[in-house]
Amino acid sequence: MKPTLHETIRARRLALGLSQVEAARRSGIQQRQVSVFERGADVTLSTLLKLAQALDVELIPVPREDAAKLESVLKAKRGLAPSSSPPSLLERYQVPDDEMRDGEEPTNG
Amino acid sequence: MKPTLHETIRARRLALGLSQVEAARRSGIQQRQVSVFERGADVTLSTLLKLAQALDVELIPVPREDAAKLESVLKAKRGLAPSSSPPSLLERYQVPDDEMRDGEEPTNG
DNA sequence: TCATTAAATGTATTATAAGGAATATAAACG
DNA sequence: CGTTTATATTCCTTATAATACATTTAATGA
Repeated sequence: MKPTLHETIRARRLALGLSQVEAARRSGIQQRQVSVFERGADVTLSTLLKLAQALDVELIPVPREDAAKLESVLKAKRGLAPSSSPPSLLERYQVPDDEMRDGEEPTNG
Repeated sequence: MKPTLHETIRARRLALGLSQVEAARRSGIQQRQVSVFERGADVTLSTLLKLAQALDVELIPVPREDAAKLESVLKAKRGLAPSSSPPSLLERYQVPDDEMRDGEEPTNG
């Protein structure tokens, strides 16, 4: 199914390796707004545009009859960036050149 | 220069031959909101999405590095429909299936 | 001129997004 | 365990978007 706007924005933020705090700082909105928007709350267009700009995302209005074609172009591009497994916090925000862990093991303790 | 979101939306509404009242009716928002948005006022995302949906417009979030490519695709499509001269009110909102425009017949109706 | 239609604006009220700052929750890791 | 980091949430206040009309402005054409 097609991802919602806020899902895409969140994915973009994570792809850039930014925390909500950092995204908020760059866009000039509150971290709270980043959080609630990403969870689906309503925000003003100005707030959304500030956030989008901070994430280098454009909001392109496309007539429905053209949307399919553009989506296919985008999908091809997305295919180049495989991000299937959700990375851990440190994987997101740090670049560990020591070792990479794939697979989650809830071995707390 | 790149048109703003509200300019594009307005152009789309006119291209569909819809009045603000009709666009408002279809989207469930007020005519006033259509007007103020098209003039650049801030609106909530939900309001924008309702209006966009009524106009069969999708809002596609695109990473800036991909935007140029998509814009060129869109530009090619737009080139097919050159509507440079602003039509009159009747041209917009009526469909002259009859050729009564040429004949100056003072017909009562 | 007058009537009609579309669009812009006025006003009062209500709803809610945003600001500001703090705290709570949760995950990851030593 | 405790610490750290990111995210979600709480409280209160303020700003403003949305509603529900009504009215004005402007263009168009009979």
